[in-house]
Amino acid sequence: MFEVVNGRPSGERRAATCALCPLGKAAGEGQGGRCPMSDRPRPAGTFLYSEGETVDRMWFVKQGTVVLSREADDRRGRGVAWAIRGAHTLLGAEGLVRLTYLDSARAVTEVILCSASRDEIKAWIDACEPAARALLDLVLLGHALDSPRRASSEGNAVERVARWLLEGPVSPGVPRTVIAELLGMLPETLSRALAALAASGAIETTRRSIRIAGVEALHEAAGFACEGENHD
Amino acid sequence: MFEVVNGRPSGERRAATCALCPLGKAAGEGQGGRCPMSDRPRPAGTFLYSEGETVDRMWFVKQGTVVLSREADDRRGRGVAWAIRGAHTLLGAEGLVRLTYLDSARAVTEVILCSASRDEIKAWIDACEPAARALLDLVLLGHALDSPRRASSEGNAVERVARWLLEGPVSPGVPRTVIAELLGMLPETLSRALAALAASGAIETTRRSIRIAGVEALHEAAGFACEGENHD
DNA sequence: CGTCGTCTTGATCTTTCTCAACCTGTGTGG
DNA sequence: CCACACAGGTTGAGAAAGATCAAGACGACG
Repeated sequence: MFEVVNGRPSGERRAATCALCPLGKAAGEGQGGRCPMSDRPRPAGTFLYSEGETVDRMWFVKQGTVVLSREADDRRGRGVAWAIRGAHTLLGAEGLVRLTYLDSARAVTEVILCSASRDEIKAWIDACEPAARALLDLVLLGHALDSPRRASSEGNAVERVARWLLEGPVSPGVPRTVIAELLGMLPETLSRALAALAASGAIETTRRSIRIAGVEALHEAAGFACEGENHD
Repeated sequence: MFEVVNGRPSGERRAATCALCPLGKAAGEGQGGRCPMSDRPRPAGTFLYSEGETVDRMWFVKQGTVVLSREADDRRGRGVAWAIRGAHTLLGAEGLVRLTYLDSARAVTEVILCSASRDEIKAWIDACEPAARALLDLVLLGHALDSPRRASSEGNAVERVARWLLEGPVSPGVPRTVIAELLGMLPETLSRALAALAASGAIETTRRSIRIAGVEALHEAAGFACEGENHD
């Protein structure tokens, strides 16, 4: 009935003009204005940018699909895809509130992209009312703090909990049930994982608090730095 | 070493003024301007808004923690928490590009919130350059399309795949490996789940395409509408 | 036409979900 | 001030699900 996934891009309209892009239109393209972005086709598999790199450009996807992946700590390179961006979406917007990219972006189909330098885009924003700027910052920061829910295919419960604890401090007073949901596991499983971490000396827990007792041990429990430790 | 989770909010500075809030500052609070938001303390457990409701207000979290949950289709009520918002974050920003809330927001600790009507906030944005407005729209729309990665505690692989397929069409040409990552499972598991769905007549698959053959069957496989079907 | 990457299928084993009982701190009312 | 009930958290034993390892099939591409 409905074509949902795959198939081929219907109608190879490569001539996607700037007038089709909201940013191009907004910049007044076709009416004397000029969009600072420029088209670029890319083959599937292209890495647009990598997590942690300094933001220099931002992209607008005109055609194709890009996936975002993030790897909390070490083993840079291939993280696990956690978000997908299709046509008519913007990539790298975190550059407006941060210096470095939060995710790695990889084209998974052939794509047509526009890109513009961070500074050019930022100039648009800086010309705005302070209130609007503050609002945009808040929106971006809110999403920047999001971390992808880890799935069971990314290590066992103990590893996932350890990684989550290493990601940074979390607001006090949040019930265990909620933490378990955020980690994609049941409260029982979280409880067992915390017990295991406590037994290994990585953390100290009471019924309502979690305290990191040994960053070393926690790193080890997370599976970081100890898998490829053959050079030493 | 580090206090990470729980404990009690240190120093009960309830008198969080508008000057501390970026939006308050930006609105010129304390310098003759007036922030359209107003403080409100709320107990833990308060529902701020529910998925699908018309957006009338937006919130700024001054203190405490709020979780966002989303339930793809039916069984409204309590979805599963998938994102967390702490102090100094904005809630309900999707109202700038949509009519309804995308998530349900629930306070999980005592919170102090500012809220302002959507129209007031929107007025700030509308006063902006078209380019900046377009940019904000793109950012918000990009995140609005995100759907939380489902965890194994939210149904088995077949259910999760079925729900994901029902969430809407996905860009063509995306490899199975990527889809599996987005769904938080291994390619093997995805393959088996798709085979099961195909066997039940819900979908038709080739090696590179997925086609919904029966929305009814797919709904059933997703576990919707068939669990509570005791009234008939 | 042969090679390669991607996807599928199969058998086994670990993990975690499930269901259940129990513990513990909190708040309530006598 | 103590007994009680309650919600949230912990622990335990069993079953189901998915991860793992390995081999084979299909389609794309040179």
